[in-house]
Amino acid sequence: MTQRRRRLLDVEAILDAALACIDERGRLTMADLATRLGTSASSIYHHVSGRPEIVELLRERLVAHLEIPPLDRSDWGDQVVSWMRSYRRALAEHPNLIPLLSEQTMTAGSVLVGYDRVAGLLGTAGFPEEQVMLWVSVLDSYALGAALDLAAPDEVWRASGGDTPALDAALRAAPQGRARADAAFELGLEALLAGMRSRLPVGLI
Amino acid sequence: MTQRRRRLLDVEAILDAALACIDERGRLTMADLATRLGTSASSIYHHVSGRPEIVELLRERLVAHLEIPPLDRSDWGDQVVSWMRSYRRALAEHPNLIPLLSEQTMTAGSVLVGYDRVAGLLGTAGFPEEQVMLWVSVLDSYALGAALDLAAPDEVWRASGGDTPALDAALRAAPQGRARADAAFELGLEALLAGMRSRLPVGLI
DNA sequence: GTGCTTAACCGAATGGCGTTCGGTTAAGAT
DNA sequence: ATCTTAACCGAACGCCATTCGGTTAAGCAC
Repeated sequence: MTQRRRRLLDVEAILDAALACIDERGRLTMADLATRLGTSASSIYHHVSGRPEIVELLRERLVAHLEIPPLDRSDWGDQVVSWMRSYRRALAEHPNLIPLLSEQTMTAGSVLVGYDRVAGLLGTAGFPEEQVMLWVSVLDSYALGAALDLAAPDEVWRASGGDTPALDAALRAAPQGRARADAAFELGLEALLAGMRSRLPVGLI
Repeated sequence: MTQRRRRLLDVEAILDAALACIDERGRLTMADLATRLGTSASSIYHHVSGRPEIVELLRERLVAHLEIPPLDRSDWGDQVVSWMRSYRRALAEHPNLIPLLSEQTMTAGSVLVGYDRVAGLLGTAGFPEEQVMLWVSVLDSYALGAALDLAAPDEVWRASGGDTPALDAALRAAPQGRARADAAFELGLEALLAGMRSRLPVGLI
């Protein structure tokens, strides 16, 4: 049996296979991962410390592809919106990854860089210093909630049989599934930013 | 050994003990639950179908105590805000429960009643029929994201050592821990509602 | 080449978990 | 006094991540 010995595995290959696991089966088990890699589960531990680290590395890989606001002279709101959109777009490519990311607090420092840029944007836009972190939290909450909405099956909002007439009517009138999640995200994002702009101290752009 | 045979367990006692597990240890295991109840784990299955049902019943218990908008003549926005606040307040009493609720899609119909009331409010407030469900989704996303923010440990936003200066400054200027989460929730909720009001077709209250 | 070191790998075992199953006890009806 | 049956229990089962003791072969020194 014994194939090549050197370099059968490396971290990148493990992450690729892990993402394939998650996308196809909706979950990540070491046994499944090992099968895809053509190795045994225990071999994986020579390259990563364990399952949590794999998830954390996937988070880093995800944010690495994000459009980070360039801190140029364009409107701060537009930049925040494009950052939120790119964040959500990246999550939407792997919806099954979202629950794994949310059940584990982030430890990778590189993830914070995007938040730093947003904090900078809001500070120079004129928000009071003591509010900047609060707005960052608000944007983070909305992005995370919208991501979970994206990952949740659509039947969550199933009709309950005459018990909830207004909700049922609203469900029928709105787009279904992914289109609904997309439209809701855009609508809420616009509203949130309109609200933020209206709370900006007067005299600023 | 053999104590009383009849009625050592019932569903309410199981839920009380489960909540105690979650509040004290941050997680729910059948073995821990059984120990608290003075029984064996297998006995629990005579009263509930399994762990998922316990979590679902806890969700029902949580929403049962919620202030549901009374559909009176007061401002729709105020009613939505008070509903969002009561939702979050209920979650804040048991932050460790939040991850358990979010890792499992809701099946209890009673949970949808609150959403039905909100859908009714938004419809009569004048939002286009095809938008009502989208706004409900937006509010749900924000409430869920804010809840997860509440459950996350504060070190998530820890300083990364000079790598993120704007974020670090914002962190220092803002309140810490629970106070930050509370203030951010209120700020974002106000902004979201301001944005919603501004998108309401003109000519309406 | 021969022998040494060592990274990479594997199978088997460990421990924790939710859940199931076969049997036992005793409460309540007849 | 007997029967029925809900409630309970211990011992298993299956799935999971992780650990451990060994084995293989690549790379290097000579």
